Amino acid sequence: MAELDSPAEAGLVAQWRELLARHAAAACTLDRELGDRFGLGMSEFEVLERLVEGCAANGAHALRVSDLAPTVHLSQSALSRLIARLEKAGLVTRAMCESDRRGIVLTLTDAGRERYEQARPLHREVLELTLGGEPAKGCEVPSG
Amino acid sequence: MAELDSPAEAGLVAQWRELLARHAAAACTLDRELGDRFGLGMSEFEVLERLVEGCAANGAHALRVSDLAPTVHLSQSALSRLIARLEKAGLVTRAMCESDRRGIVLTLTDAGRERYEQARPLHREVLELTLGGEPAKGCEVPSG
DNA sequence: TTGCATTGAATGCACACGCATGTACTGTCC
DNA sequence: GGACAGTACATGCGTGTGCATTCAATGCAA
Repeated sequence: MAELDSPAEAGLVAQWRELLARHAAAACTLDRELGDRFGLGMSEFEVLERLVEGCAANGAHALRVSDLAPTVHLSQSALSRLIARLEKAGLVTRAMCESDRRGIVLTLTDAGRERYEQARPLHREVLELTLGGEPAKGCEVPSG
Repeated sequence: MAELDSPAEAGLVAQWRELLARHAAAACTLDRELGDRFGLGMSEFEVLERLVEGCAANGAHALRVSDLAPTVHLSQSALSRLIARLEKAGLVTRAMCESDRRGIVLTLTDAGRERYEQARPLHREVLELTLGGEPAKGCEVPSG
C-alpha cells in the first residue's frame, strides 16, 4: 500500500529538503536582522539592490516596476505593496513612465541608497554564515 | 561611495539568488498544485510525510509535535495552527501525550494516509520539474 | 475615429505567518 | 510539601502574501 520512492525520487526529496533548510535559515535570519537593524525585509533589500544595480546599466537609480517584477519572487500585488512601503519610508520615488503612462518608474532616493549601503554588509554577513558553511541549520544571529 | 562586492561575496550572492529562484519555483508550484488538487499546502504535505516516515520508526503513525517541530521550518505557532487545520480536515488526530501531559501526540488517520499517498506522485513530479532541470525559473504547471 | 482585447499597476479580501503572551504541566531546589 | 524556572502547546494581534478584481492606458482593427 505504501510504495517507496525510487532512488531518483529519494535523491530529489533530499535535495529539496536541503534547499528548504538553507532557504529557511537564510531567509529567516535576513528578515529578522535586516528588520531589526534597518527596518528592511529581505525582499525590500532585494528591490533596493536591483535599483542600485540598475544604476550601473542606465546611470540613474531608476527601473520600471514591470522590469523589476521578474527578478523578485513575489506576486504583482505583493511587489506593488512592497514598493508602497519603500516609498512611504522615503527610500524610493514612484513616478509615471513617460513612454508608457501605465507604467511606474522607480527612483532610488539618496536615503534609499544610503540605507542599502548600510545594510549590505549585514546582508553579506548573514549569507556567509547561513550559506557559507555546509550544515544549514537554525536561525542564528551573526553578531552582537 | 559604492564599494563593490569581493569575488567571494559576489559568488555568495549568486548562490543565494539561485537558491531563491529554485525555492520560489518549487514552493510556489507545490503550494498551488497541491492546494488545487488535494487541499494541501506545501507544509501540510511535509507534515503528513513526516508522520508517514515516523511509521517506519515506531510502527504507528504517531509523533510528538515537539519532535516534528525541528523538521518543519515554521514557527511554533504556525505549526500549531497547521496541525489544527489538518485535524479539522480529518487527516490527523491530536491526543495528549501520556508520559508528558504538556505534549501532544499526532496520529495520522486513514484519510490522512490516503491523502498523502494520493498527493505524493504530484509532489514528486513538481520536484522533478522544478529541481531536476538546471534553469529553475517560473511557476509552471506540471501537467494537465 | 470608435471598439475591443491586452497590459501595468492598485486594491478588496481571505488567509498563513511570526511575535508576544497565556495556560498547563514538568522538574528542581528549598 | 511549596515556590519557581523551564518546557509544550494554544491564541490574540499585526502584518505580508496571493488571488481575483478593478481602473487606466496602450495597441490594433474595423
